[in-house]
Amino acid sequence: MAADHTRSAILSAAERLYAARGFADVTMRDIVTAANVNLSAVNYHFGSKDELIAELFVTRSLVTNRERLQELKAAESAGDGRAAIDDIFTALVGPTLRGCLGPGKQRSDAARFMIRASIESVAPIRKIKNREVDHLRRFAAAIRRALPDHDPADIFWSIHFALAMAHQTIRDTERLDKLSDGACDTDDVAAIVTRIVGVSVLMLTHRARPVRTATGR
Amino acid sequence: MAADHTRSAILSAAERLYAARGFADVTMRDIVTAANVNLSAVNYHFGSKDELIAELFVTRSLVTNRERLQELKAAESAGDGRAAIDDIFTALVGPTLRGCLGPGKQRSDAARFMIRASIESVAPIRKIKNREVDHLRRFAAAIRRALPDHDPADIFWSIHFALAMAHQTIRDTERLDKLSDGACDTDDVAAIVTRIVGVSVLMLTHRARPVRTATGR
DNA sequence: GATAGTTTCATACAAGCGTTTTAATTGCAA
DNA sequence: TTGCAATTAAAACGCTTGTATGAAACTATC
Repeated sequence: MAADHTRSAILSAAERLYAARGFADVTMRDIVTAANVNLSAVNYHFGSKDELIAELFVTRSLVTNRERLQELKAAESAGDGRAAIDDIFTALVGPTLRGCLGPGKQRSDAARFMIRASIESVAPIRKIKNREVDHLRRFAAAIRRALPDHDPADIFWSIHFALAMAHQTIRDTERLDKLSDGACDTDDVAAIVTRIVGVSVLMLTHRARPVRTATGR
Repeated sequence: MAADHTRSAILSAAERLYAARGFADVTMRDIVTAANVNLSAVNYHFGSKDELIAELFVTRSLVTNRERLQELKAAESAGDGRAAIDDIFTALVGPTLRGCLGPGKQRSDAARFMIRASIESVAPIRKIKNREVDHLRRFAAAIRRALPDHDPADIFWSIHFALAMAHQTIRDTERLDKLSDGACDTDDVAAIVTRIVGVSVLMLTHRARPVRTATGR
């Protein structure tokens, strides 16, 4: 009864380790050591390593998607059924970014775990991941309502790129820190969200004309 | 002498497998089977698995960086020392995108391998990867020459995001294909390059004002 | 407080990994 | 051909992996 302490200890230890080091590097012995439980506990409570990963992924998917949809719905009701594009993109990339980045750089293992899962496509996850497309469709629909005359392809591309920028920023701020020598503040999450949202909106509201700026002096 | 056939067979087989399935999933036995050589050949010719990966990565890094710098220099000399921003970004993301995508979806294992390496940061690669920052600095400098009055941080962010969009597009076109139901042509590499370059230029040439478009009906 | 049902534990297992070892084979110079 | 080094081959090594086993320690119900 009260003894599912082991279960949750495994879950949180596994999530933390997977988020930090990826699926490939983390063994079951690493997990049970970190969770201070016996080796057999994983198999007893979850069946197998893959089922543990799957359970983590499913749980976190639901949480993340719920957060995003909540923000989206709030934006839509605030806009009387038609959300502002900024708010739509903020609802899309905000939750994950806020969950992963920040001064502590480690606020939520959950969000970091989801990024890992989206990268190291391991077998038990691949099957589940198709649902994400359905989830993203709702954001595409919301944007289409906000910009009815737009080419749908542009809208899909903007979602694709917004997620790309968010994920890359979560995954590797180190390169940007080094490259910019600190000029880019990768701790200011709100500014990062604003920046990514700004770019995403920009690429939708400006037609992609073949610009040719500042050719030679 | 002429017997380095084995060596190159291993190299190309390893590159192809790593590019397709990642470092974690590919074993040495997979490699030697694909290369039709004996298991010991890898250790004999390269010393260890890590050294094989490192050699692949170093070789391909040099090639990729050379391609990008060639395009950059060509753009700079065409612009009389100051390249057009479009051309700078094209030099940055073009070679990798062209190498990875295309109708065959498998044109170059080399480029795909580099994407893998940039994601699954494995031990032997991590040490070498710091050089990439120096390489990217040259593009930052080129952009600063093209836009002397710009905030350097914006320039670094634009490079960061341009690479993010390119890598994500290479890594996972499947989700976009499904989401857009084919409306986004992920085979038209030239259009993708143009699109990414366009967005990158856009975010530099438009100040990131706090846009609030289409709020409400 | 004995008993049935869970949960933990130590241990063992088979399979797969990268690497090593040792012998056989090859290619070429003398 | 003979001799010698370079290469390939076959087998086994030690180690780690995920999983399975059966006994021990709990927990709750009667």
